Amino acid sequence: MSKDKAHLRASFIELMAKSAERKGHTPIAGRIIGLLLFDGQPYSFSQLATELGVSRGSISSNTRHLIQQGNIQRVEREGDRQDYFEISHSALQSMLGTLSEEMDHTAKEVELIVDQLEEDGTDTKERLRGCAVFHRSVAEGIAHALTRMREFNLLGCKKPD
Amino acid sequence: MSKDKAHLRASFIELMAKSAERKGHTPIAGRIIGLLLFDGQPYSFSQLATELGVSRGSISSNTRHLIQQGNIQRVEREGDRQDYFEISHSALQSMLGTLSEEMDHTAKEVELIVDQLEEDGTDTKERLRGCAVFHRSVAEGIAHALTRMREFNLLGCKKPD
DNA sequence: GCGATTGTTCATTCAAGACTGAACAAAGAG
DNA sequence: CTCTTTGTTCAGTCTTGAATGAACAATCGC
Repeated sequence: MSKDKAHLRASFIELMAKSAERKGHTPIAGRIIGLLLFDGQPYSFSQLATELGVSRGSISSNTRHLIQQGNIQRVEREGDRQDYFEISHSALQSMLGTLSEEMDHTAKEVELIVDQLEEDGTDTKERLRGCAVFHRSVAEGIAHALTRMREFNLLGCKKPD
Repeated sequence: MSKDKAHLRASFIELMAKSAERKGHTPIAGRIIGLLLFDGQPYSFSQLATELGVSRGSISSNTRHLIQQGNIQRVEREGDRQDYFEISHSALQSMLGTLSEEMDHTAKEVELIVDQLEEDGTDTKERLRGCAVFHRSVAEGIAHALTRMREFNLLGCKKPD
């Protein structure tokens, strides 16, 4: 790898780290995504630890989390009992999915409160209902865009997962 | 205010605090939004501090931040030199706007890296380009939905700001 | 069996940043 | 002018949770 490319790779990985942090994830999770996305090849558990210079404990918890929300996936290699990880085909979409779920969750909580509020002449209930509707709309909007994206990928893309 | 409503109000304020935290804002910023949104009336600088039980320093920095991104706005009261704040009509939309800007920012940074990458036989550049396009699409999608919302509000709503 | 390797768990450490509160400037009120 | 009120600033404190690393169970090779 050229020195230039190595530098760009480091930049990209750090960018993903910061982006992840802003979305409420850990920097290490972002770096794992960045590394796998940039290189486009599977990395073993230990390789991730050494390559990123972090503890195996961190790799363990972060990969578990990333797998759980579909950002990366485990791949097996014959004659090797190590775990290998690769970027999921729908890694970026999965991040959006998490966002949608969060909005949906907030919507549900607000709706719960709205249901318990009794009409008392004030327009509190109306305002909060607007708040709930807003969150639900955004959640559904993202979910909708997401399915559209997936359909597009299935039709136009080469990898069928 | 009924005891029940007071309890629901506290729940809602705490919900907004947590929601704000997940979005990378401070809990206090969320509580200010929650309080103003629930009660639907302006609060003075000092009232905010005492009502939420936080320091005036926190109110100062948080209100500045919230005004800057259009979540709340200053209102004046004749014969009172205190600052009053009320929830902005487009508070919720503003939050989405921030999200869109963040995605746009990330898109720009990825594009910058992509531009510096030279073709070298690998498909790194292609993958990163996909990453950039994704972020840009989401940013534009949100921005688009936002303008649609604003138009709808202008047409169908009572408050013209 | 034994040692090496792999991944998980959890108590501890550490750092980022939220929050405080004292000091401050500005602007009435008296 | 002096005292009060109002909002800002910033150095210091405190809290949260990310990261570590030692201990552990499981599995492999020998």
